[in-house]
Amino acid sequence: MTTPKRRLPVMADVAREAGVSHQTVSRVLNDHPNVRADTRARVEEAITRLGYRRNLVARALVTKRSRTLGVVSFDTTLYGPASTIYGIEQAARTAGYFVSIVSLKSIDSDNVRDALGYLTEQGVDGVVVVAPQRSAWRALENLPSGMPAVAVEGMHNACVPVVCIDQVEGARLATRHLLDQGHETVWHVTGPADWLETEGRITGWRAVLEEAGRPVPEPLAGDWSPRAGYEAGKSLAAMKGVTAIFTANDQMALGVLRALSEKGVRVPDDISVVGFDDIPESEFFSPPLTTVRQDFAAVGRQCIEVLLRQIDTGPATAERLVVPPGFVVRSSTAPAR
Amino acid sequence: MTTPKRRLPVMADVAREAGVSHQTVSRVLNDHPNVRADTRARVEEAITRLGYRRNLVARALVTKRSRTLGVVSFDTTLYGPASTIYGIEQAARTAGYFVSIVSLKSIDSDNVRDALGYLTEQGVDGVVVVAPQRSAWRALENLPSGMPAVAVEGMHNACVPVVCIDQVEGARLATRHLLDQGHETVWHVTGPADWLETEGRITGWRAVLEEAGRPVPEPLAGDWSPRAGYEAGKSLAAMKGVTAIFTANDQMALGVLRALSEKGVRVPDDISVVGFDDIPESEFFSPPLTTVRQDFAAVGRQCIEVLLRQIDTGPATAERLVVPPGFVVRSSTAPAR
DNA sequence: CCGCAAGATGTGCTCGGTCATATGCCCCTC
DNA sequence: GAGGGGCATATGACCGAGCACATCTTGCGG
Repeated sequence: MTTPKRRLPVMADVAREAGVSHQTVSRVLNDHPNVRADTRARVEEAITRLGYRRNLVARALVTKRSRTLGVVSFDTTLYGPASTIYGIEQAARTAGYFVSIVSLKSIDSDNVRDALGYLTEQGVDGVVVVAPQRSAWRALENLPSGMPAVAVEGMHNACVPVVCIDQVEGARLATRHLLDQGHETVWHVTGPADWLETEGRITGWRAVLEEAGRPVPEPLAGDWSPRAGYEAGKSLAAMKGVTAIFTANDQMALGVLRALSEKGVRVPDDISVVGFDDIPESEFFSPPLTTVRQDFAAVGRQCIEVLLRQIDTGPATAERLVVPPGFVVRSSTAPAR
Repeated sequence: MTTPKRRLPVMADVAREAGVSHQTVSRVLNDHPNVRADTRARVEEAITRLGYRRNLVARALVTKRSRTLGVVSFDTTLYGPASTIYGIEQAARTAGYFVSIVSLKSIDSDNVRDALGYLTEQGVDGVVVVAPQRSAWRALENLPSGMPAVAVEGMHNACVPVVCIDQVEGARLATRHLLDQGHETVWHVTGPADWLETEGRITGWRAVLEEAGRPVPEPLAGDWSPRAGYEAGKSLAAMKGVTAIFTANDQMALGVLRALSEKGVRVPDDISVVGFDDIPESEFFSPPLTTVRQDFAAVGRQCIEVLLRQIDTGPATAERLVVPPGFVVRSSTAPAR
């Protein structure tokens, strides 16, 4: 008959087994130098014999450090957030931290506030907020004081440090590339209103057109989905004089390509298209998509770096770390005829 | 001057503020019935006045329930895992649980074992393993005993309950659809070796062909990436007599479409193509992709359901919950000429 | 008007670690 | 050979909640 109540072994059990005090066990576990080699060996042997695992919950209670970071994100099935979170998780784990995720279906200030509240109760050592919406942003203003935090893609007048990819520059690269190809002007399919990326990309696009003294067409409103791109593409195909389109992300660019193809418009011969993100699929669109590359993994890593610095050395200045975008030329753009 | 050491308020502070004992505060927090209404009100007021938040770490220590679930997953940037995890997270949070994620770069038994170890130390109440590889599977055999667990897409002789989408049936649907269109046989581009999905899809595909007495072509090895699909597509385009291709996922199907298009092969006129997953982009491929739909969100929900049942009512029988696949006919398939 | 049960509230211990401090020991130096 | 310093180890308090149980109220029936 096996022991009926198979309670997990605790430090005291190990101590008894090794014939030492629980404090010595603790020292072994935490690599304290002042433990005699043979004692250490005896303790370690007892640990493996009993299959002991330290209880991080108890440890967290007294150290007030859970070694867990919270992540609040919007729709983690989108490529951008998913990649960023992957980067965050990898970097966090390398640094010895766990990651606890809350992904919101819909973003509003209350949701974000609630999520941050849950995470606080749970005792996370810091939070990264991947919710690049204007509305989400307001919730950051009354973070539990003293809680280290970092935001992805935040606003300038930040109360917390921000890590972001230079959206404006990315949009400039895309637009300038199209103008350089000899296009008179560039149409733009935007992301959803309220998103900071949407605003940044519009800003960069508009700036380049204005600097070049070109007409600025009315942008078409999208929502990141291929369907929105498809609808926008149908409209654009029906319009006169459209020769270049800058789409705010790759998925919508796919929709645009589809719509143009259905209307018999050839890309890039009749119309050039540029996307934003460089998702793994873009290289294999028809035609392969010229696009702005975002290094999401780098963003994730930077977030953790900034966050850990805050945790270790106190509140940081509200810095702003900008990751430069890249540009990938493929076959969806060509000189204007 | 503000208080220099602004320690967070604890239950004792609230108790003092409200003129009751800490136990009464605890009762209010846990919605115990036996608290007089005015006492409750006084406590609640004290709570808001002090901005008190309960410390879940301390609570977890004594209740031995962290209300956190662990998730071990492989590459969370892939659409399938990402969607599944999203479903898991939503369902978990609805049930009042947090989700702690470990996403592995590479899968092997040791990695999974380590991840499960970390999660155990952290005191999760249960784990869901989204690592549908044969090698990962072995690590589940020596789970810390008594740890509730559930696996996504596991093997039959399971030691833990499994939630999965019927891969074999999905592949059958795809293959039968193509045979019904009058194609003599169907070529197959597989997922990476070692993945259970890969095996299931091969099994279903082969079974239908054999049942119909058709020749079974040598499958082409892929790895889920569009590039692999592209390479396979180039090979297939160069082969004689290929009229129907079943690709093990949509991303590879995209690569196949690209390769065929480059070689001047028309889809679906010359060759029909079917994918697997129904990612949001598939509808807008050129042509829109006929594919097998997987309801990842449902898988996530089921996982949590099974897991919570285990947590609440003890170890479950090693059940196996199968979510049926769907089939979406679009424009990438047509009758054989 | 008392007794008793149910309701309301308080007391003290516990969970499993870490921290501060005490204690015993050995060795070295003057 | 006494004193002191450093090392190895032990002891007890403590983190912030919940739980079991004790105690005090209250209401109601006889």
